[in-house]
Amino acid sequence: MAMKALSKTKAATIYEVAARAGVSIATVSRALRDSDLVTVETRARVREAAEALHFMPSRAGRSLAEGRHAANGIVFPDLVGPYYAEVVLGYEETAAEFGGSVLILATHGRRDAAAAVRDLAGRVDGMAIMGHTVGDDVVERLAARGLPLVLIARPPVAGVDTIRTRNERSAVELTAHLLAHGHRRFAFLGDPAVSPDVAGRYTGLVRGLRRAGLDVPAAVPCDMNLDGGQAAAAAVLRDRPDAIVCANDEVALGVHLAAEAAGLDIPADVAVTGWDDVLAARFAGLTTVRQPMRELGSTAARWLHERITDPSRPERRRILPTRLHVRRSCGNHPSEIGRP
Amino acid sequence: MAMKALSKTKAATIYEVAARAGVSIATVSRALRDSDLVTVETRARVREAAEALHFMPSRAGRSLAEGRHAANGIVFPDLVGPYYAEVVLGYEETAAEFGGSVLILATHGRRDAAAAVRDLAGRVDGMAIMGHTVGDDVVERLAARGLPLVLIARPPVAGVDTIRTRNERSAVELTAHLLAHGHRRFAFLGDPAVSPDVAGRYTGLVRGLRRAGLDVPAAVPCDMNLDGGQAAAAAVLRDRPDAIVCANDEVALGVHLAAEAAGLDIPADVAVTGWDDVLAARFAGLTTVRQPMRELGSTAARWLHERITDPSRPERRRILPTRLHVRRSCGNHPSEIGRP
DNA sequence: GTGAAAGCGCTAACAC
DNA sequence: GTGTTAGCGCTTTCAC
Repeated sequence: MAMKALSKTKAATIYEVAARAGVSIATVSRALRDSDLVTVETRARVREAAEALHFMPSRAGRSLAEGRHAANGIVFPDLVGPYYAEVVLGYEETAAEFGGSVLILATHGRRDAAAAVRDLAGRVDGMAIMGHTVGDDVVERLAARGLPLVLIARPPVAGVDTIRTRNERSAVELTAHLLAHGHRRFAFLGDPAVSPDVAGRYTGLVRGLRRAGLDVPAAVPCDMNLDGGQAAAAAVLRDRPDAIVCANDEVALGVHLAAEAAGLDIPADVAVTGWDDVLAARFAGLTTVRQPMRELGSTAARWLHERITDPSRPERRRILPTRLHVRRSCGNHPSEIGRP
Repeated sequence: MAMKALSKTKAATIYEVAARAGVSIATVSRALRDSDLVTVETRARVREAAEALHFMPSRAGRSLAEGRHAANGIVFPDLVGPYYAEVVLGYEETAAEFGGSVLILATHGRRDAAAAVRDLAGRVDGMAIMGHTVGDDVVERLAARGLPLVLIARPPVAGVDTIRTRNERSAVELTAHLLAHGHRRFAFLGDPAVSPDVAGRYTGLVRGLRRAGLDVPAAVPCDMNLDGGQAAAAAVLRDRPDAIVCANDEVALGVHLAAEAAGLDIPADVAVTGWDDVLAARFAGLTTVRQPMRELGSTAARWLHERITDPSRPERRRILPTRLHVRRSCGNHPSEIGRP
């Protein structure tokens, strides 16, 4: 049981503070927000009363009166793996600088995601929407309602700011690198339907291969995690491709495990590449593509703030550059151990 | 600029919906929440009007009227590394099941964290507070105000629910394992002052060493990331300890890198252990302690919900078990490659 | 079954 | 400088 029997001082209102300080609620409101329309003494008296009553202004009351929430939201599919976490982190950090609270909403592929997003929309001054979470129809509705929006890692919608990282072109580059290693028979692990990012990566691979006059493999859909990669690899490895391009690092690491289990050497028997450059990629010697995830989030937060401040500003689109990190897994190089 | 010139339908209110549907606002309110006090026809008419107007109820209005926010918060130091992300994920997932939105607040070691937490407190029906974010005084104030609270990974405060993972005892176990390998001279990397978890781990090491009648090393403070570990390792390795116990995996992996750079073999020249079992630990062959992070978050969310529902329920405390994952880095074993 | 009206806690004119 | 008062958008008695 409650050991010290907390004195549950049921949330005091501005009226009680006013009464205790012997002033009006208007004065309390002013004093607590350091308006210089209030005497220093009164301010002190009010502050004291508020303190004594553990007063905490109700955000709902304020929001209603001010017509704003001082909060914004971010919608993402999930928080598994470092990718989304990093983006959210960058977002929170920057949003906090602008004095806004952050509401998060993970859709987890639920199909009632639209409803959840709508609900979220009612509590924020604006929000960022990532990747494959809700359809364009939802985005358009929100935009039509006048809610400031920023899209992250998904195809643009007319009139809405969008920020992405370079997928297709980076995948073409990656493909070129693999071709230079002499690889000719490719496989792709990941479901283009599951996220715009994956789709872009697959498209890039296809372009790179076509350009070289090579066969284009069908994408092998799989869960975007270690198990997904491992499971899908079993079948794919049977075809003995030269190189397996994976939609992200977790999948690639799953392939890594599967190959190991099958007694295959990477990269001698099969090359493997990932995407994201998670910490494990470095230790697994995985060749991968690094994208500025933190910056993605923080830019989104900044843009959103700017749009909330000035709703009439012109629409913006930006694609952030990525960087290929070549390690051991793509083919033989001089020793790369410990390379960042 | 806006291509399709979005018709910025400034957020409609319940009054406009009522007018359009030819009913009172009370009826709209009822209809939209599927009250059976409203005819099916009226309900349809209202729904139609709401649809047409892109009506989205204002959460502030609702919250004020209902006296609740239908949201709760979680406060954590940071989101870097998988640990906090996993906890937050588990939290969000479970909180969403109970129909609550989730507000996140990363304190980033800011010293105005208390103010931010206080502000957060005004927007939620309850919140979870993790580790080293704000002092007990803040927690006590919130509790006194009657705000439902759950503490995660930090020492209990009277009258407040607390959930943690086993640190000290697991560290004793880990130490025993290292002793069994024959290691005698230890080092500890991590700052006990920086988080209750780290403190517990260090205490466990100390206990294990004392019990064996061995020298107890001072903790070497370092940032809880790869760079921190790498930087601190430089000096520590010079003393040639048999084993370096690290406060988390990132630090351990940093040591890994430093050892490699110094031409030292792990575990032949020095054993290294981490904590958390991040994905990279597996690929680096790092011996570590796994804790149920997701469960930590989801339990917190559930407890919080239960406390909000029934504020008078007795205080609860729980310590979740951990599991030692023995891999290569702690000393010679039969091959452990690919072992989960 | 539906409407009128009284708040919920706060901010911001507008008085004094 | 401080008080009065009218909302902000919604839910919820209480009448009808």
